[in-house]
Amino acid sequence: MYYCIMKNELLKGTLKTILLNLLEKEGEMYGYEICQKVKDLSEEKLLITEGALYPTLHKLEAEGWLNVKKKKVGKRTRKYYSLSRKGKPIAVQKLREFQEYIETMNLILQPKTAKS
Amino acid sequence: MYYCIMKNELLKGTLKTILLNLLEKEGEMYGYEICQKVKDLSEEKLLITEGALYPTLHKLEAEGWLNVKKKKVGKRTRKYYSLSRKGKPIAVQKLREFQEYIETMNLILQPKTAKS
DNA sequence: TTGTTTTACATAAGATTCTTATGTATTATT
DNA sequence: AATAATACATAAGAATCTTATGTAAAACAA
Repeated sequence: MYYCIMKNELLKGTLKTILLNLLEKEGEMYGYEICQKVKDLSEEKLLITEGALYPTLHKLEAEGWLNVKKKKVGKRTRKYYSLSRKGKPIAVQKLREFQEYIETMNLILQPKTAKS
Repeated sequence: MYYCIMKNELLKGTLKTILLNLLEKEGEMYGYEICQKVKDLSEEKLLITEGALYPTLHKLEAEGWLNVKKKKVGKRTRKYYSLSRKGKPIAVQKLREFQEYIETMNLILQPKTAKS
């Protein structure tokens, strides 16, 4: 079981963006694998909790943005998720919205005198 | 009354950061003025709702991060907020956390092959 | 001068999203 | 043999926002 180490009010709203874009890059992943991948990519800084992950995957599936394929591994069943045809443009859109939000935040937060 | 035009799951978690850092730059502001300023700075892209703003200002005040000063303007009373001594390092910290979160998101989201 | 818009505060109900806690069961490691 | 890691799931609670509503003064337009 995972806990978030970034005090993450900030994760709110970005989890779907992360999941959709990760699946876009990686192709096919199962839930537990996604947790690990995010942990690795983020250098242990972002730890997605299962309580956030699984319900969100189910929602994305219900929206028709993900395809699911069950695979038996021994006696255990993994659920592999991938972007659906319908989900692909959503992944792009979510990423764009995130980038726009950062730009907007910069407009508000950046000191008037600084150039960064 | 305001509505958010950015479909803002993304505002979640960043409002306090915005308020603290805006007050740090501007010195003293009242609620309604903050809404206008954010609207202007963001080029109409981020419209803070009063239902989000006022309770959040009250929370920041309750934490001891803001000072409040009431001013009569005609028969109306404005509440001017400013960063308290205790609030100043929090503003800096929130900004740093936000920047770190963006860096972490970039680690997760950026395509392996691209350089941007 | 009368009606509408803007200014300026406030709070409550509802939706959404996350954390924390708990549960089940298999597989790997010590 | 016991513990940790893998792999799924859901429910209670906390936090944060949207939407709706309320009050009232000041400014503006018809």
